[in-house]
Amino acid sequence: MSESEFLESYDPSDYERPSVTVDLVLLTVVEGQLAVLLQQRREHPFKDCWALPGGFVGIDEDLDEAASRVRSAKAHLDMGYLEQLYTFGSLNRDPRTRVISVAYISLMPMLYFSPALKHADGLVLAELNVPWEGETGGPVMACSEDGTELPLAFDHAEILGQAVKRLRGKLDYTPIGFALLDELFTLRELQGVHEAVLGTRFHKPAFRRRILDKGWIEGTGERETGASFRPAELYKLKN
Amino acid sequence: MSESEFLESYDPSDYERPSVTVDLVLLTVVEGQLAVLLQQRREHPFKDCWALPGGFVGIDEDLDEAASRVRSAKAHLDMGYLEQLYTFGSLNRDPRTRVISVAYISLMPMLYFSPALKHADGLVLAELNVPWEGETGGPVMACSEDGTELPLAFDHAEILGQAVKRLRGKLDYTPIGFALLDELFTLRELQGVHEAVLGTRFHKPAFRRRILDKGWIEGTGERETGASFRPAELYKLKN
DNA sequence: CCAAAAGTGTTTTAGTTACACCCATGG
DNA sequence: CCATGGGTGTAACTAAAACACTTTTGG
Repeated sequence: MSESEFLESYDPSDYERPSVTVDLVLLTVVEGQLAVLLQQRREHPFKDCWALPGGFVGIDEDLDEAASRVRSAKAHLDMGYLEQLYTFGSLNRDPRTRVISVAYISLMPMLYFSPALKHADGLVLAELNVPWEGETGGPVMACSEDGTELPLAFDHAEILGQAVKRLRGKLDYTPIGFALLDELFTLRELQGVHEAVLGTRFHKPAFRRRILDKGWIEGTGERETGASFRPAELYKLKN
Repeated sequence: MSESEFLESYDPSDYERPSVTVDLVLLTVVEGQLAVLLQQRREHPFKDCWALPGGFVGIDEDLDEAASRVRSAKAHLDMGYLEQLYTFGSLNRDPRTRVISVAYISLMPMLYFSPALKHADGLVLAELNVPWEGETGGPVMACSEDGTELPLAFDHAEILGQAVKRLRGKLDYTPIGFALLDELFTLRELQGVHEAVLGTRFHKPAFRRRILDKGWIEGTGERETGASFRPAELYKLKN
């Protein structure tokens, strides 16, 4: 019996199959720093550690749907950018059983997080510390408001690291960064997002022109309010 | 019962689970063109169509192992670069049952393909036609030697498109292209690989210097043989 | 010597960075 | 009118592209 005949006659119910889950890396920028939504575990394994929100993939929903559903159910968030990151399938990533997890990145402005944090069943928006180390970044560290490190469950530190790496890589050749801003934003806010994601500082005039030359954004003529200095123009993404 | 308690008490055997497979995009460059290894299907669905080599992920092997095993078993290839591409999980991508497929890219020089094509149980090295259209590429088309289009099974045209897109995107900021060459190569051969992958033509002196400035390769002092003109120096990847 | 492709030096261009400066607002 | 950050013009630098050219081999 050839391999292809085997595949045809294969009855999936005969074989033990791995479970498939989605894990979400929900990122935003708060006070000039990258932050990620984490949930504290109440049970073993990794009791009291912090985990990315996740859930099983239903037999009747595709992967993107599952990610979106889990985002609503676990994090009470219905909006924002969503993109598949990578699939993690090491044998012992979950000590209970074989679990293959499709990780997703979700980006949104801080504004959207308010309802999620009100429900707050063990949810926390943790500051992310990722040393620069040439764009790939070193080991990630998630910290609570008081600066203490939050221990991460499973292989979620690795997932987080890959997420930051992906975000950094795409930031200046795709418009992905705008998903972290409100619809209207100033150039200073945009620069702040880039600096938070990349962990670097930019020269203001250079950044300004580099961004404008890409042709992604346009000025609205409106100005920000409430500043005690010259108000900046509000920009928006074209189209 | 909270969502997290549910997750804890979840017995995976209670629920219907999707099958998980790996699909391989085995790419090489032959006569200045990208080519992919395809296998003709003998059974329904998509009988007589051409498919990427693939297979189920065992409960006791991680994803990379599964990809490597399938590459050996289906394509008789034990060497070459291997990288996870993307996970495809649409509901009806396989009409028989719910299948989530983790796609992998594998790159190797044409040389390695000889044993695979000797076994030749329905295996074919198909030329790939991907219009340029600004680096993302348009719809892919796989062609046999005589130029006729090969119909692709399942969502494999989409997978192939994503593979080419990934390869194009990484080609000039990572050393991924060298996986398509023998250990020793001339700058002309390297240029040929870049032109085949990107579907463009380069100016020879510009390409030469751009590559050398990256510092990835070094000359060996050796020269190619058998040319009826000035033999080019053989280079190799550093480290 | 000729054809063919390897390989080099010089100029042009474009894109990014750095520096200096002016502008608009609240207090 | 002063402090603060928004915004603009110009020059310097660097990396890529284009062009013209010399070199080395087989026949």
